[in-house]
Amino acid sequence: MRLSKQFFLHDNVVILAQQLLGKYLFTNFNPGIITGGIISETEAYAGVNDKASHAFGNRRTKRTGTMFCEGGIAYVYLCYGIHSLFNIVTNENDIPHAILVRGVIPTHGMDKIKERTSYKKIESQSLNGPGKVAKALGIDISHDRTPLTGNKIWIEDRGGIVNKNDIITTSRIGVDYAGDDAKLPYRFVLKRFTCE
DNA sequence: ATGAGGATTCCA
DNA sequence: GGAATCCTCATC
Repeated sequence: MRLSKQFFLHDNVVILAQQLLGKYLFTNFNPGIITGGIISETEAYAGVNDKASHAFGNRRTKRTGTMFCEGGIAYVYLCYGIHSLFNIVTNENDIPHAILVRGVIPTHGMDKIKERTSYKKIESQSLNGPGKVAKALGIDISHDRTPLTGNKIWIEDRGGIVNKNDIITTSRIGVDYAGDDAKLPYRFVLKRFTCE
């Protein structure tokens, strides 16, 4: 079943980041061709007081403005001039929470995924790294602010159970500039996933 | 108008 | 370990 808008309005982005593990992320940009997989790695970015967040210090710009929107849309931006990074905006309007999707285990549209990535093989059967996830699913910065409750990008709960013991918690990647906040345990990795 | 730097990835 | 590569944002 698709996650409804209500899911994304929850006020605790750290809990949401954990709850997204095991959910299915789908895209349908080329009519009839659905690509997607199981979310296996996420990072929470906790708003204006989180030094690692683009929205730290209530910084509202054309780019970061997306995060200040009501939850349930995509925040996509270009990193290092090359990679599109896909985030999920959460919480209510004016509270810039977002969750970076860093890993997906592809389950749907493998042919299309291979075509987009041109990777010889998908490492360990998974897309590990936010740049790879976006590339494989066909997401780029033109999809910034795309609703996650529509027919282009959406997330489904397919009934999989995620055991707390199967979630590895670490500090976030690539945010050394964030001082103390770089140490926050806001990265979650799914170790194991059991269907049904 | 300009320049610095980035929530990364791949290959040598 | 280094290059690729371009958009965003702060500052001039």
